Amino acid sequence: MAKRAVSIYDIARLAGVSTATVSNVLNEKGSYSAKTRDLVLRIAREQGYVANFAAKSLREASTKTVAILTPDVSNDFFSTLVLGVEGRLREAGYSSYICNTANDQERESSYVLDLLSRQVDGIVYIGGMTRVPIEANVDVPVVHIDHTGTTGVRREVFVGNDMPSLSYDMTATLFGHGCEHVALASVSASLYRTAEHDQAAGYYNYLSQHGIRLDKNLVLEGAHRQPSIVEAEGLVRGCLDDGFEFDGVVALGDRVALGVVNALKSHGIKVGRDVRVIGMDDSIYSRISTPAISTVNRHTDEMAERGVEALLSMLAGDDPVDDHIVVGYEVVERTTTLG
Amino acid sequence: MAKRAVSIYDIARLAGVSTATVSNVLNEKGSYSAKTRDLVLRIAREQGYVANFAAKSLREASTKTVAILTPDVSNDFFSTLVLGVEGRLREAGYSSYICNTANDQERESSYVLDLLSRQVDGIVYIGGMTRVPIEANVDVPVVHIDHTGTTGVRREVFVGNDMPSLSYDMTATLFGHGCEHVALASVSASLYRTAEHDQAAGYYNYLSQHGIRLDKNLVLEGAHRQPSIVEAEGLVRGCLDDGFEFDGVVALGDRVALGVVNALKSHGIKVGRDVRVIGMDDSIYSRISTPAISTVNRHTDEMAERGVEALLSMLAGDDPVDDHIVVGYEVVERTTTLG
DNA sequence: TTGAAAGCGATACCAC
DNA sequence: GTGGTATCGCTTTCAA
Repeated sequence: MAKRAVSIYDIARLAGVSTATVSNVLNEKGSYSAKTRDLVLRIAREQGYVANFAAKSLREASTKTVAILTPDVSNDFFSTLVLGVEGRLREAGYSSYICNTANDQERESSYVLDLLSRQVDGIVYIGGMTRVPIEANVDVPVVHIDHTGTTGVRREVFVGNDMPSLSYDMTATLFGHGCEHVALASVSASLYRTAEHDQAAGYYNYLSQHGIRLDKNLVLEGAHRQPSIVEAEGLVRGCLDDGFEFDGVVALGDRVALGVVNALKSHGIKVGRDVRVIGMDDSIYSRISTPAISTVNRHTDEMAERGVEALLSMLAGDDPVDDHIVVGYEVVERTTTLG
Repeated sequence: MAKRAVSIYDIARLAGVSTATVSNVLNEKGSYSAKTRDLVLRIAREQGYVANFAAKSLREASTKTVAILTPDVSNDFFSTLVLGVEGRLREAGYSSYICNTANDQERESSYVLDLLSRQVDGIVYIGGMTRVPIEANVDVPVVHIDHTGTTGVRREVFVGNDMPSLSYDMTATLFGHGCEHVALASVSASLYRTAEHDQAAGYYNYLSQHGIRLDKNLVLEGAHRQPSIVEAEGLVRGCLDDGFEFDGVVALGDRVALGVVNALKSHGIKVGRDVRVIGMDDSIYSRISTPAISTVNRHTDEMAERGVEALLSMLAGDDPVDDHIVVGYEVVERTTTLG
């Protein structure tokens, strides 16, 4: 901004009125004559006036802006959530900062500091996990959507599925189709493991409740060092090369499932018959795959809606009524389990 | 922000120094004793002080922030560019607002107004097109990366591939493999058509230069009303159902190519042998497909680098030296052309 | 080394 | 209906 922009003072001077009047007209507040209104608006337009947001939010101590932090905007599951949240907030008059943390803690905490400094009115975490507590002396409301880990602020709400139950149902689906040796594939499960949000828990629970021995060779866990699809493909390849046998795979994520399917296909295994696979997310990855991947629809729309609802209520000053919102889900069967 | 946050005044009072000194310490400017520094920093930390960005940028008339506008963050090709640009800007001390315009003009112009009001120091358009000129009385530098359309600001730079040449080479690749009836598939080509950035031009040019008659039935153009993959699949299905024959498809985009491949497969056509397909972007979509899709690597990294370079130079106050930066590309052949 | 005070642009109270 | 002015939090100049 080389040239100093046109300010409310310039408009006031040119219109021969006070800044108070200009402000009133521009914000449709207070009272003014139709004549002054037209004059002020005309001049503002002529001069290409743009309000100075910094001045406004300094004065009002509010930015009408919310930060959305997500580990990976390019993951369809997350970006669907992000856009759902962003759109709803926009309808409510809030702008959003979309922040891609890339699962990098340092990056994330520098982001948060920056955001607080920018006076965001609220924070929404979508997906992934966060170990970084918010230590600044502020009272921002925080909403977590499909996100593990707390920030320690006074008002925070968690929105998500009952993950242990969800993965239990995934596992049950495979055994229900007659599978006997079901593997678990994940690229990050161990990182996110907490009591409530343990994506792997349902798999273990199902096995133990049905007296099925856990075969550690069939627990394939990556460390999230490569794109999930690639990493998952490698895990399954390795498992096959080592000669371990299985007829079903519970994949914690659609991208993981896609990698699994690709690995199986390249080994000449008939997916959906020889080996059944189920993913999780009902994102684009499961839909575009051939064969189409069975998965779990996690009701992202409802997550976005409930999350925004909770945030707006906190932004209005209320304390959360329900700080653990559980959203439903449903298994969507496609070719990789139906054959 | 219910509670008023801790300000520099509070720190000054508690430390028994002036706000000027506190400011100096916090910004490592001016001079102060080691004792004062430690005292101020300690109190700031104890109080959970966070600088008020609004006040700072109001005073400094700069936000050190750039806006990145893109039609679809969830498209791997765009998000790769977005993250490339964002990362480089971050290294240079700039934050980014990532804005998803969803190819919606109204949304986009409201975004731009909001961004200007927020005093962004610069704007980067990535992908898609823009018909909306920037009319406000500001002097923001603008960079367009793989983006059609200008904003009319004083300083703007265009970065991208030579699209007519690129699509020419795509077409040539298919004919080089012996194809005789090559179709063109696109979900948005007509929207973006301009002299320099015409993705379809190379296809037409190749045909006319080689005396090949253009078959209008083989020009499949969608209108971007559904996700590209789905729309492209529908276009090809329709063409096949109508009985039109072809043995090659130039797909303007990897997502389009993926839809094409899926449609062909579901019609029992052997992709890579009966019909060859080439996409464009070298994004995740071409890599995860089976068969793997031939495509064009468009050097996104270089685009991001050159774009940021140009923007930084303009932000430093310079006028652009070269306002049309052309980046190279290369055809990447995979199974859908090699068989 | 430290501090007093002006000023960035917009808002809103209160007086006229 | 309109205007004067204090104020938001921070930086910066100039003086002490």
